[in-house]
Amino acid sequence: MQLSEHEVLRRQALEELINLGINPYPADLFEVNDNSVRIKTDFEKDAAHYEGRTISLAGRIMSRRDMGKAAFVVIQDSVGKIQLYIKRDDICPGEDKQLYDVLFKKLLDLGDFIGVAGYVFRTKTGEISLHVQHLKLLSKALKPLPVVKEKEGEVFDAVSDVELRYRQRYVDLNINPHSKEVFIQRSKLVMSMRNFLNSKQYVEVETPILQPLYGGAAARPFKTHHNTLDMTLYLRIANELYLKRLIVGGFDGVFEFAKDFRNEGMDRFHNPEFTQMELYVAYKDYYWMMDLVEEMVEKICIDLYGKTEVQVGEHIINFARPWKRFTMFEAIQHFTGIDISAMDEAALRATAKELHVPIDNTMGKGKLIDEIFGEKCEAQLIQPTFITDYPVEMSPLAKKHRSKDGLVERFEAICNGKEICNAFSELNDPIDQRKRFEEQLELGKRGDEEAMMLDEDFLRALEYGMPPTAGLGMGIDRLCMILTNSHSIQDVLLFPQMRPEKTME
RNA sequence: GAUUCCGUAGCUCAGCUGGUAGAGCAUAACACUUUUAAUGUUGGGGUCUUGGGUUCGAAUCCCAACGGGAUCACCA
Repeated sequence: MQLSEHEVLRRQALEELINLGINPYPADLFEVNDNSVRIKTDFEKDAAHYEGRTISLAGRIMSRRDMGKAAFVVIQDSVGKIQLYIKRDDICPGEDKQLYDVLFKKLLDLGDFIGVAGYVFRTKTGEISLHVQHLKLLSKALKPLPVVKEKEGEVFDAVSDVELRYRQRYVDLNINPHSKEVFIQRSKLVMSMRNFLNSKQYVEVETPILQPLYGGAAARPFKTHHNTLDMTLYLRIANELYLKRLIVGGFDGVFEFAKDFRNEGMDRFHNPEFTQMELYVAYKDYYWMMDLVEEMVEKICIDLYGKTEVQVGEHIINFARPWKRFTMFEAIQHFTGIDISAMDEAALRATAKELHVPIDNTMGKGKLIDEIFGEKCEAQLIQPTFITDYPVEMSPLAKKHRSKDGLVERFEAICNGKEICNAFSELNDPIDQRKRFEEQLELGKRGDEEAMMLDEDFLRALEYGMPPTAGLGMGIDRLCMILTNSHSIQDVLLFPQMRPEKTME
C-alpha cells in the first residue's frame, strides 16, 4: 500500500518516539477527572471552584497554534473541545526541554490522543482554557483526520463527501459534531421509548433472527444455511409471529427492538437491515393502540427537545396529541373529492385511471384502493395523522373490521409523507388466519415474491387460543429521521450498507 | 433494476471552446511565551477513479467499468 506523505512522516515520528523511550501506545491508565464541556460551564458559573485544583483531561489534538516557546492546542474529548495553553517552561521546569522541544513540537500531530493535567484559567481574549503542567502521549494517530476549521459558528472545509462520511463513520464522528449529535439523539429516542414501555409493565423480549419460515410482513428475505442442521434459514423480515406466540403463552404485553432484514431496493428511506419496535398488548384493540402511539411519540419528542414541535425540512411538525384521524376512504375523499367507499372493482379501476394513478390488471380491489391512497394522499400528510381501516386483501394478519365489510382494523401513522408505524387489532381467529395464509399461498403461486408463507406452528399457537390483542410495528429509523431532521436513512444509521470499496491493499 | 449528475493533492475546491496541473487548509523547515480560520518567510506533495478510443496532443471530447448522490420502480 502506498503511504501518503503524511503517513510516512507520522510513522517516522512513531519510530523516533520509540527511540526516545516513549511508548506511543502506553498501557497504564491515565486518570481523567473532568471533561471539556463541564469545565467551561462550571468555570463560567463559579471560577473560584477551580481555584488551586488540578484538572486532568484526555482527548484528541484537533488544532494547534504554535508560538515558539508556548502554544495553544485544542483537544476534543467525547463531549466537546477545549483549548489548552502549553508553556515550555511549565511542562519542562528543569534544564531538559526535550518534552516540549521534541515530543510536543516535533512528534505530536493532529489526531493524536494526549492526556494533560493543569489548572483552568481564562485567557486574555476570554477563552476558558487549561494551563497545562503535565503532558503525556496516550495514542499516536498514523493517518491525518481532515481538518475542519471554524470561526464564529461558520464552518470551513467541512467534509462534504458523504461517501467518506458513511464508509469511515469513525472519521465523520470526529470531525462533524452534528453527525455525532444525531446518534446521541437516536440513543435518547430508543431510551425514551423503552422507558415508556417499561413504565407500562410490558416485557422486553428477544426472538429469533434466524427463522425457518419468514413471516409477519410482505417482503423478500435474505436466505442462509445452517450447516449442522443442514437446513435453510431466513433472516427475519419481522418478528410479529413470534411475539404473538408469546401473547398466546400468557404475556400481557411484549415488545422487542428488532433488527429486521429485507432483500429489496436501497434508497434514502430503505436499508437492507433496519430497526423496528414491535409491541403486542393483550385485551386491547387498534383504537387503544392509536392512543398509545400518540402518547408515546409525544413523550419521546418532549424527552428529546422539551417540546412537541420539530423542524423537518421546510415544515414544523407538531406531535402534540391528539393527532388527526382519517379512515382511508375519508383521506381519499379529502384529497381527491371522490367517495370510493361503495365502489366495486370496476369503478375503482375507472377512478384510478381518471386520477392518473398507475395500475395494472393484476390489482384487485384492495390493491387499487391502496394505490390511490399512496399516490394521492400519503405524501400530503405532513402532520402526524392516523389512517385507519385498510382493505382486507393487504393485511393478512389483521382482524376483520367489527362493522365495515371488506376492511380490517388497521392503522398507519403517516408523518412527513411517510409511514412511521403500522398497527392492527390482531387476527386471533385461527380458521380465518388459515384462510388468509392460503390466499397468500395463491398469490405466491402466481408469482408474488412477497407473499407470506403458511406457518403451521403459528396457526397451532392460535388454535390454543390468543386473547384479543393490539399489535404495533414502529420504524425506528424513520422516526429518527423525522426527529433529527435527517434527509437520508444513512444519516441515522452508524454504518449504512454500502457497496464494497474498490480495493484497500 | 431505469434515468440523470458527479469522481482533480490528506481535506475543501479552481482548471474556459483539447496544448501537458493550481489555490486555501493540512504537511516540512525557520521565527515567535496569551493565540484562536494565529501570523511571517521558504519548501515538498498529483498515473487528474480505472480501462479503452478520437487526436500531433486528453483532467478536458467519446465508450465502458467501478464507486457515490438524486429521482423513479419494489418496499418500511
